[in-house]
Amino acid sequence: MAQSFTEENYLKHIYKLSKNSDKGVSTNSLAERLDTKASSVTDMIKKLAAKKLVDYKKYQGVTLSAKGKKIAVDIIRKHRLWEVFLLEHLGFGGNEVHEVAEELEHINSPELVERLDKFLGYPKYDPHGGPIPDNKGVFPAPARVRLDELKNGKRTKVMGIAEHSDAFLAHLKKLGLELGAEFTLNERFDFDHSVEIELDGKTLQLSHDVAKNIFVAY
Amino acid sequence: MAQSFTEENYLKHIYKLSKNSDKGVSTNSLAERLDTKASSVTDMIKKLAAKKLVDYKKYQGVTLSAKGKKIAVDIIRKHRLWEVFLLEHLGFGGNEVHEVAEELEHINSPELVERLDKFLGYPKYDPHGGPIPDNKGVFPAPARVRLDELKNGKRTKVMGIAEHSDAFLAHLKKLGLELGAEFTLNERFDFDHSVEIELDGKTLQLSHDVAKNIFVAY
DNA sequence: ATCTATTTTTAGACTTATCTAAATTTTAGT
DNA sequence: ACTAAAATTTAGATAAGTCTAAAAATAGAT
Repeated sequence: MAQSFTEENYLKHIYKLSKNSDKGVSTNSLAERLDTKASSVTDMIKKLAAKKLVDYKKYQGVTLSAKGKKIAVDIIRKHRLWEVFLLEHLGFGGNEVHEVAEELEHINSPELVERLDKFLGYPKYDPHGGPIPDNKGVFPAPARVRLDELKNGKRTKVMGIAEHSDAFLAHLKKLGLELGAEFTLNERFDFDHSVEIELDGKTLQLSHDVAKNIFVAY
Repeated sequence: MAQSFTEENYLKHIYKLSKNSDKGVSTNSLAERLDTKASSVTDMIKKLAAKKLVDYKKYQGVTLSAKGKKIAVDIIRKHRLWEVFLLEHLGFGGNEVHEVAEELEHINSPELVERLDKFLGYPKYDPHGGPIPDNKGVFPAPARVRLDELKNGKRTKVMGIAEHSDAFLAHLKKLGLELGAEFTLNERFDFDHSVEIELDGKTLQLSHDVAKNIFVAY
């Protein structure tokens, strides 16, 4: 049973939003993400429920079924593989790739995806540090952790980020904390969960909002 | 003004069908190509006419406007560039690429197309011998000609084909007349426009139906 | 426990692209 | 030129995805 472009986008965003909490995903949060109206979301959710791609009880939010999750993860796989291609092989710059990958992720050809994966050398992470699930939907075991969860005194390296807003990217760039940057975690402060790091001889204080959005090697 | 997937397909097929004759493209021929009904074609043509992408007079067939032709040629450009990528870089076999390229050709990103073109080394012909228009919509000057139009006695090489049916491809394969095959044109026969060629020491007679669908170097 | 504000759903309508069936126009044969 | 056949268009209907406005359910504050 083939999914439409639109259905795939709903499934993808339900998947992503369900990572934030363990409750069902709310109609309004989906509407905001998908830039549409709550009433449209309700309609579509009913359709997805009829196809057994989501579990849904009125007013209780929506969760993915096993089938729905499989499709969502496959979309993410395709998105990230295309991002690797665009950035590493076509020479796209960091922020231009996202919307192109949003289109490419809906190309429906398992053969194409397998060949692309092979061509790229079976990458485990995309250039933003996002993990790429394999063709069974299994994510790579993360050799990485949130910076606010690392042990004091560790030497480490930026592996990825959890937040991709322009503002955050610009902030990291300014700090010199780009992908691959190496530094030492001096100390984590319990009272506000901020951290102090040492990078290229400079000592920096990072708020919890920054630290929790940076993935580092451990 | 962005075109839908469907509109782009109509424009592409109007373009291709209009190569066959210099009359307007008939509703029925489009319906057959697009695997839809004549009434649906009429409806869509009206929509395209309202957008000034085609010229249309009731019962008189349809032709592309300059704007419509530009879009159609760009779709062909994208299709053929993707085919080069799929065949030369991802290792797809000859006949598997077409339907994937049918999807990829509708990805809408001029930046992507330019970078892909560069990545591929600005190819002038796709692996089937189809000419690839540049980003202004200009096709490469053909260093090739239909086999039934070549001078007698010329040594030449298969550069492409005009007909892509499975039957024709199988026939060519059987004859040993695949892409790149070299041979000599012994003689063209006026009475039925058939030709005699010499290929790998064997002498072959080709009907006009075969000869006119083979492009060769000249 | 109740009232109010927020969230969610329903009802009815619109657009795009399609279909079937019927009506119209063109084409071809005589 | 006339008429039958073929091609094309029109009319009315359907499905997908969306919208607005109104109704219903839930959650939060006191």
